[in-house]
Amino acid sequence: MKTNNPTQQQAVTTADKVFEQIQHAIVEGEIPSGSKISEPGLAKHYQISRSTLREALNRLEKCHLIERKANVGSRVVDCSIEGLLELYITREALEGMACRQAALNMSDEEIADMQTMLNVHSQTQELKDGVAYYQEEGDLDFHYKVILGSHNKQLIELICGQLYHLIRMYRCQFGMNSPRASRAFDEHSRIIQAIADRDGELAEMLMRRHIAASRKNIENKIAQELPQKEKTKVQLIKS
Amino acid sequence: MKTNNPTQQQAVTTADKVFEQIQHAIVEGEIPSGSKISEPGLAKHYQISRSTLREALNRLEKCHLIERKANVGSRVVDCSIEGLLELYITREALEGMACRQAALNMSDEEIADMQTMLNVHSQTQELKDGVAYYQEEGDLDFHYKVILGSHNKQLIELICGQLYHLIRMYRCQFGMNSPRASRAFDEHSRIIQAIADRDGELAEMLMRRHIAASRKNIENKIAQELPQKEKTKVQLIKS
DNA sequence: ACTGATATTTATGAAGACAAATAACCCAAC
DNA sequence: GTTGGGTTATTTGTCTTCATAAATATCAGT
Repeated sequence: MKTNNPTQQQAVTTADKVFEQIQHAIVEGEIPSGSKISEPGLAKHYQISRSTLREALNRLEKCHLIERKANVGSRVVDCSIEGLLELYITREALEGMACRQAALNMSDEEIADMQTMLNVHSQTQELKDGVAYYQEEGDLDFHYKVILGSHNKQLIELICGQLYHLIRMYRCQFGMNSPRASRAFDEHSRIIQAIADRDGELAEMLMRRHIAASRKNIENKIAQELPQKEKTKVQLIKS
Repeated sequence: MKTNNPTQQQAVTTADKVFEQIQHAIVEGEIPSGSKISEPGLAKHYQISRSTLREALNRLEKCHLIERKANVGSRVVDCSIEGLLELYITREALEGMACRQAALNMSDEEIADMQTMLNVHSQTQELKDGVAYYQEEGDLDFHYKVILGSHNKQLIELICGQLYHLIRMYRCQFGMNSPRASRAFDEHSRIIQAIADRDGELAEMLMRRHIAASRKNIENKIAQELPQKEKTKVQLIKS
C-alpha cells in the first residue's frame, strides 16, 4: 500500500525517517491510541537521541497524531466517536470546497486522468468483487486527486498534509472498510462528471453529500449498537 | 490589542514565550515576509540556545508562518496575492461550516452573549465613526466567537490555532483595514440572527457570502491596480 | 489502616559540543 | 570576461549533558 503522499517531500533526515516509522506505527495501531509516549523509551527503541526523537514528535504533533502538554509529556490522540464525527464535518467543508476549486482549476489532462482511474477502479472492483481494495486504496486515491486538483496550496496542505493521516488512523482503529463501495463508486462517478462539466457548485454539493453520507452511515451504526451495549470502539462500525 | 487566543494555552516554557515574540514580530512585519531565518542569529537575539529556538520554530511552522527545508533552513512565508486568495477560499469553507455548526450547537447563553457584543460594537462604531476599531478587533472577535460556538475541536484548532495568525499577518502586511465595515456589520447581524433561529443552512450560506464578499473586494482592487502598474504588495488593497 | 508530608526517582526542558551538508568564495583555465 | 573546480566558512542536524519540574514512593502521625 502506498503510504506516502506527494505533498510531503521524501524524508532525508533521520528525524524524518523516524517520524514516518512512528506515524505508521500509530496509524496501524501498533502504538495504541491514547497511550502515553515515553521519550527515553522511544529514543532507545529507534536507536536515536532524545532531541532527534523530539524533532520527530513535533512533526507528529503537526498532523494531529499526538498531543503535548508542557512539562508533562506526549500522548497519542485517542480515537473517540465524537472526534471521528468532527473529522467528517471538517472533511465535508474542506473537501467540498476543494472539489469546487477542482472543477474550476483542473486541467483537461488531469480530468481525463481521473476518468481513466475511475474506469480502472471499476474493473478492479468487478474483478475482485471484494470491496477491500476499492475502499482502502481507490477511495483515498480518488479524494486525493480531487484535492490536488484544486490547485490550492492551503487546502492541499491542510487536508493531505495534516488530516490525511488522522483519517487513515481512524479507518484502521475502527476497522472501517466501508460497505458503501458500490454506492460510493456511483457518487465518485457523478462528481467527476460535474468537474468535467466545470460545474463547481454541483461538484461541491455532490462531494459534500458523498462525505456526509459516510458520516450518517457511521452515526446510524452507532445509534444501533450503542443502546444495546456500551462498548465504544473497535469493530463498532465495521459493516 | 488582544494578541492571544483562548485556544492555545498560555506559555509556560521559554520556547513558548520566544515563539510568541517571534510570532508577533512576523505578524507585525518586523521580520520581513519572505526573509531567511538565521538560527544562530535569532538565538543570540533572544538570548536562548539554538535548541530552544528550534523548538519555537517548530511551533511557527505549525501555524504556517515559516517554511522549512531540510539542510537548508527556514524562511518566513511570503505574502503573495495568490496566497491571500487561497486563504480566503479556505476560510470560506471552514468558517462557513463552523457557522453552520454554531447554529446547531451554540448554547442560548452564548448566542445572547454574541448579540450583546454586536450591540457594543455597533455603538463603538458610531462613536468613533472611524472604522479601524471595528474591523481590527471587532471583526476578528465576531468570527472568533462563531468558530468557538461550533463546539467542534477540529474546526477550532484548524482555524483559531493555525490559520488565525496567518490571517492577521496578511492583514498587517497588506494594510487591510477594510472599507467594508458598515456592510460587514449588517452581514454580521444577519448571521447572528440565523444562528439564533438555529438555521444552520442559512447561517453557513451567509457566512460564506460574507467571506466571499471580502475576497471579491480584494480581487477587484487588484484588477484595478495591477494593470496600471506592476507593484504587487503593500498598500495595494487599502481602501 | 489510612492520610499527609517529605524525599527519591523519573521525565521533560534547555544548553552546549560535534558532525555533516550546504552555501560562499577564490583562483585558475578557457 | 565568464565558467568551472576546489577550498573555506557557515549553517543545519544530531548527540550529550545539565537543570528543573512532575510523579512516585517512603515514612511518620493520627
